[in-house]
Amino acid sequence: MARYAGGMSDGSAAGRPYHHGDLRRALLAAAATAIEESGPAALSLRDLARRAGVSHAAPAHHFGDKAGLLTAFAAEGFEMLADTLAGVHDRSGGDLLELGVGYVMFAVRHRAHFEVMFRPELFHRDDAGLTAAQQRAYAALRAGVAGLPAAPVGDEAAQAGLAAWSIVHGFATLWLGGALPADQVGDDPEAAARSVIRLLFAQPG
Amino acid sequence: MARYAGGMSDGSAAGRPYHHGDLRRALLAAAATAIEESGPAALSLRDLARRAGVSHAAPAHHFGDKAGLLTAFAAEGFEMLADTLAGVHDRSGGDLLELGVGYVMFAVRHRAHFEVMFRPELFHRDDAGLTAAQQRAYAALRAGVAGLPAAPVGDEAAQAGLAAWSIVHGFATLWLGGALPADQVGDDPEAAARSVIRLLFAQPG
DNA sequence: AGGCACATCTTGTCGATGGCAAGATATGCT
DNA sequence: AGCATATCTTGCCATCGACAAGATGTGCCT
Repeated sequence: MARYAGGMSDGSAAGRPYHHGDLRRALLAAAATAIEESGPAALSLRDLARRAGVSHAAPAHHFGDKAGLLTAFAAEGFEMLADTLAGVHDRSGGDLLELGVGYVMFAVRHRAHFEVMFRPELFHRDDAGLTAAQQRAYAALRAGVAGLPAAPVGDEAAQAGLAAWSIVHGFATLWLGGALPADQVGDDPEAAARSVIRLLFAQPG
Repeated sequence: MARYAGGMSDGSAAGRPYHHGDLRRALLAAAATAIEESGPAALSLRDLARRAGVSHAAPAHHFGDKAGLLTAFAAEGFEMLADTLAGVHDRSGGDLLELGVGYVMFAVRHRAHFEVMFRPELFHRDDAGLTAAQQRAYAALRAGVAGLPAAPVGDEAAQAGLAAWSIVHGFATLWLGGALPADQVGDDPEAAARSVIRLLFAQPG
């Protein structure tokens, strides 16, 4: 639905037809850029509207309010995370270490999404599309833990999963926040993440 | 300096003298409450001023701007974290597991501070008081890693420290965000944190 | 082809916010 | 006693989020 039907394709504000054509997608893309620049707290609907070349009230039609836009943005992030983790799972044969590295790299490459996804005060927690996307992502995480070589069972498995999630989430968060001292981690997040995560899995049983 | 000198002590706005007496402290305390209620993004200087019973422009005198207030708030948080970790270190004889649990419990008990401390886009990263407090807290963390039973050296020690920091920071962040499924972790953050962190230290050498 | 229901977008407005400027009031030092 | 200064207030402006009302395009139905 809502395909772009205008004849002018240069994208300038002046030549744009009355209907944008894909405003919803354009606003989400603009949100990613804006959040990468200044963080989610500084996000402004009017700024997104300006970036998309529409009036200040246009976003409200698609998302209701600011929290609604961030709800869609977070849902998009969880979908992307689920896809990323599923891809890693397939390519690596279910290696949990690679899944963890994939989690960290998702956070680094899609910083804006990651920073919104785990800040529930910014969006509508009970949105149906959001919770569905969250379930997909969490299922992908659990699938990784289920494939552990040591194959822990019951509570052990649950706690191993929590530990794995915690270490990759913590590393990603600290990296994004610039909290990690540069002289200890260098500038390659993938290598740094891999050597840190490996420590969790270097255990006896 | 700036001691409270008024004769009326009921604290009501009407009976309050022209000078508040300890407005800086009162605003930081109000910030903690407000952030606990709605998160740092929704923080409003005018709301803090109302909570403290002063005019809307009073906060600017003490903190310059909103980021200045959050800078002081983050610095206060790092001081508190340093004190907390130092206390745990003394009481537990340098047990790294207990230090990790202390880190998580600090985040849970001082949620507002913790949520600001690792969001550098909210404050002035290069403030002298802030960086000094950060150094104190990071030193307390390193002191814990230095006391590891396995006593790793060089890069090993640095990576063990990063892994420990990552797992406790990640667990704390996920807990605060409500991301952890309730049926897996229960409602006691200390017990849940301890059993998760233990997995990192249950390694051969 | 004509026309109508609807989705999409615009303009205008309101209350709230952050930041600045100028003035009022208390404090402390000499 | 008096003055410099710290502290706080009032007033103002640009911006923001949200809402209401109107304009414009799309697609379906006859």
